[in-house]
This record gives sequence, structure tokens and C-alpha cells, in this order.
Amino acid sequence: MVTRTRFDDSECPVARSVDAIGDWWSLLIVRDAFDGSRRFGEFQRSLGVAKNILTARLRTLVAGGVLESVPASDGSAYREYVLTPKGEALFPVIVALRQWGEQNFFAPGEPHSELVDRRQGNRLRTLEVLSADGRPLNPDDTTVHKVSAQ
Amino acid sequence: MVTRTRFDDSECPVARSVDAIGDWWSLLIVRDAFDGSRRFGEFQRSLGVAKNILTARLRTLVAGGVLESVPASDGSAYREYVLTPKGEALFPVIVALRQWGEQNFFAPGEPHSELVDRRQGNRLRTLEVLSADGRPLNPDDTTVHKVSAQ
DNA sequence: CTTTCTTGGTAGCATGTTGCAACCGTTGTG
DNA sequence: CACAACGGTTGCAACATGCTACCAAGAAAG
Repeated sequence: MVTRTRFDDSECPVARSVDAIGDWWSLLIVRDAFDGSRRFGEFQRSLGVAKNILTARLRTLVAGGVLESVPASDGSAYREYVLTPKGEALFPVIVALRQWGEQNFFAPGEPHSELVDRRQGNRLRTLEVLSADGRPLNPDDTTVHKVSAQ
Repeated sequence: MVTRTRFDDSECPVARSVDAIGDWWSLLIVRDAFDGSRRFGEFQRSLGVAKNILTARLRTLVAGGVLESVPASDGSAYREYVLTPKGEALFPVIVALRQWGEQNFFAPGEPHSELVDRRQGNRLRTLEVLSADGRPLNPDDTTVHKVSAQ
């Protein structure tokens, strides 16, 4: 078989995450979910994705525990897709991607969407990787350990 | 044409980021780069990816300004791939994905690799999304604004 | 210097995945 | 009841992925 390579049994957490959400559409679906989209049609219009692809992605995300299919909140017979706690935990990932995009793919003054603190309308603080005692860490300040079975 | 949909002209920074690194291999290549891999063969052995795919991905990452091709550091005639500043700026993204994976895809006690503070060997602090004045923010505490051209 | 091994690819093929358009049953609306 | 909107499914063509074989340049051994 020539199936896509899977990383779901890797011992690296990054690999398992990528396996779950590392395709072109999944992260954007999750982004839209954070932004309030719930219905199939909302995702479809917002993303411009083909319906069969969206169907497949939603199914994978539900199977992976990122989204959950629940009865529609407006009382209609349709269903909605909402983030599970596991899906909500992707918030820092989305914010990190957003900040990286803002800082590297937009000319100064170029229009873009922006995530703001709802209470005050301010931009968010830039994410920082911190040590256990709160020092900011650069990539060079870190190293990868193997944690064996206990 | 039935080419892959591109997001590089989206006004959403998340979409542009996904366009640059949102495929199955790119993020893992970047992860390995953070972990010290520099040579074609290192990436290939570490990832188990087909060489033609790796060639294509490295080329895209170099074209996208995430990696840079430089003369080998050991004086040989080969070349190496190192992170640019733009690539290094992906550090919070990788850390966020790693923490999400650790917390959601591993049973307690299951072996996994772990990123630690080099100086003290401790685990890192969990990434937090903060408001401008330092309050921790949940997804519901934020909203998306449009910033028009200035 | 010549043989051999390593490195870093390319080429071709089979299969999988994506995008598109057409279609369709169910649900909501006038 | 008629008609539109919703949420898909199906079939097809094009593209991407994975695999294997191959290959040229560089390094290493003798």
C-alpha cells in the first residue's frame, strides 16, 4: 500500500499532534470553530472547501475527539460541530500560528484579521516559551529528553 | 486546474501560516531542525520520509524563507539546511503542538520525548495566552477583529 | 590513483488524495 | 403544498505521495 504515512504511534508528541490536525484544512476548521462557526454550511462558506472534503475532515476531527457533533442549538433538526475540551486546548496552537503569520507574512499596514481581548479590545501578548521558573527560553536553551516507560 | 487550494492571499494570518507549513512533513522537518538536524540524510533517517518528498519539502521551506541552505559546517562540500530567523520564530508553534500532544495523546507513564530547559533539565511551563495586561485568556475571552488597510 | 562507500539527489510507476460538479434525500419556509 | 436551504454522496479527472531503482559527485580506503 502507498497510504499516507501515519505518525500516531510516534513517541514524539509533535508527531502525534501533526497526525491529528496536520493537514491543510483541519487547522482552519478549528480556527473557524474558535471563531464561532458551528454548522456545516458555515464552515463550507467560510473556507470555500469542497463539501466532500469538509465531510471527511469533520468526520476525522470528530473521530479524533477534537470536535463533537451535537444537536443544533437553534432547535432545528440539524447538527452542529463544536470543540471538545481537547479541541479547545488547541487555542495556544492557533494563537501561535496566528502570531507567526502576522509577523512574517504581512506587509506593514496590510489588512488582516486580528485576535483581540474581548474585554478591552487590545491585541494579545506575544506567546512566550518559559522555563519552569519563568525565564524566557530560546530554542537553543532547550533540548529533547527521552522519557521511558515507568 | 485541480491544484491544492492555496491560502497565501488570505487576510487571516493563520491561513497564511498553514499555507507555508501546514502539510504532513514540513512541521516535522522544522521540529527536527530545532532538534539539531541539518543534513539531508539526517532528516531522511529521522523522519523515514521518501527522498523525493524530502527534496520537495526542503525546497518549499527554503523558498518560503523558513530554512536556508548553507555550506556544511564540517568543511565538506555538501550543504546543510538551517532555520532562518523566520523559522526560529516557529518555536512557540512547535512547543504548543508538543504540549497539546503530550496532554492528549499519551497515556500516563507512556514513553515519549520531552522538551526540557537545558540549564536545569526541567520541563517547560505550559504556554499561556495572555491579554496585554497579563491576564490568562480562554478562547471565549477573545474575538476576531478586522484590521483594514491604513 | 583507483576502487568503494556515502551523500544527495532524480525518474518512473502505482496508488491515494483532492477538487469539482452533479445529484439527492431531508428539513425548514412561504 | 411548493420551493428553497441544508447536509451531505457519488463519479471523475488531476494532482500528490510513497516506493523502488538508478545515478553523479564527493569522501575515504588502499
